[in-house]
Amino acid sequence: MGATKTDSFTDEQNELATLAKALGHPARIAIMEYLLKVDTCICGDIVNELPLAQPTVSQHLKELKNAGLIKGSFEGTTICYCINEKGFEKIKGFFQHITNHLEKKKNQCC
Amino acid sequence: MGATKTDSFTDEQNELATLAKALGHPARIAIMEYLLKVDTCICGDIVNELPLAQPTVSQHLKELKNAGLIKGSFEGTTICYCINEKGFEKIKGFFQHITNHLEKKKNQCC
DNA sequence: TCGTTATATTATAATATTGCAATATAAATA
DNA sequence: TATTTATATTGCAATATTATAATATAACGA
Repeated sequence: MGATKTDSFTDEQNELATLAKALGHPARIAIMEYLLKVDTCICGDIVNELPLAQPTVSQHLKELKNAGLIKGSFEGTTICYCINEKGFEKIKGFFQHITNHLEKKKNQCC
Repeated sequence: MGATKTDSFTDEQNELATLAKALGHPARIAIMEYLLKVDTCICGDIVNELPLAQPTVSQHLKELKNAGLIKGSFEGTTICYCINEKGFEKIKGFFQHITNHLEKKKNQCC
């Protein structure tokens, strides 16, 4: 085998996993951090900020976009990428759920 | 090539990516959800809850443990797994940071 | 129109992940 | 001690990911 048994899990579980997986690479974390830092839609220069070749960066951007974590719109020759707020609702909710639970429980075991 | 260029990124970025990656599989999301649901240290039966063979589940548990998201302690023949609160601080902080930023900015671009 | 610039796509090699059968380990119990 | 039970490890095949060079596309300015 080798392929994830997607069909054996709920849509919700697969969706969360997809979001988390999209953040599961340092280059993609770096892209997200950069988009936050510049505090405005940036157009271009992500490639220059990363220690990776242009096609590799392009691929990482595509993955973040597919996962719904960023969005990009064309501005002539360049593309304006920024964080997609909607993409965070789901994954934020998951962490909120865990956080709430842990606080309520005060973690007495293990 | 094919290997992630870990050395080219900060420890912080690699750490966050490792945590996110650990959650980037539906089986591991399912395990986390189950650990939350049972509301107490469970001993055993994770294997029965998942549509995967025992060695596969064992491997996923190991990955979650390595990432610092769960912890396990021996209770005789069985092992008691539960969520590791500390492992969440980092990744929770990351999401909090993004959330704060987005709220401040009201997302006017793109 | 032609070259330049910004980005995406394709092809491919290297490496990592996923899943399971078979096997190992180690505590509990008969 | 032998057997059972719970979990881990190993080995391996199938598949996915990562990274790059080469190439394509498409808007802009000269």
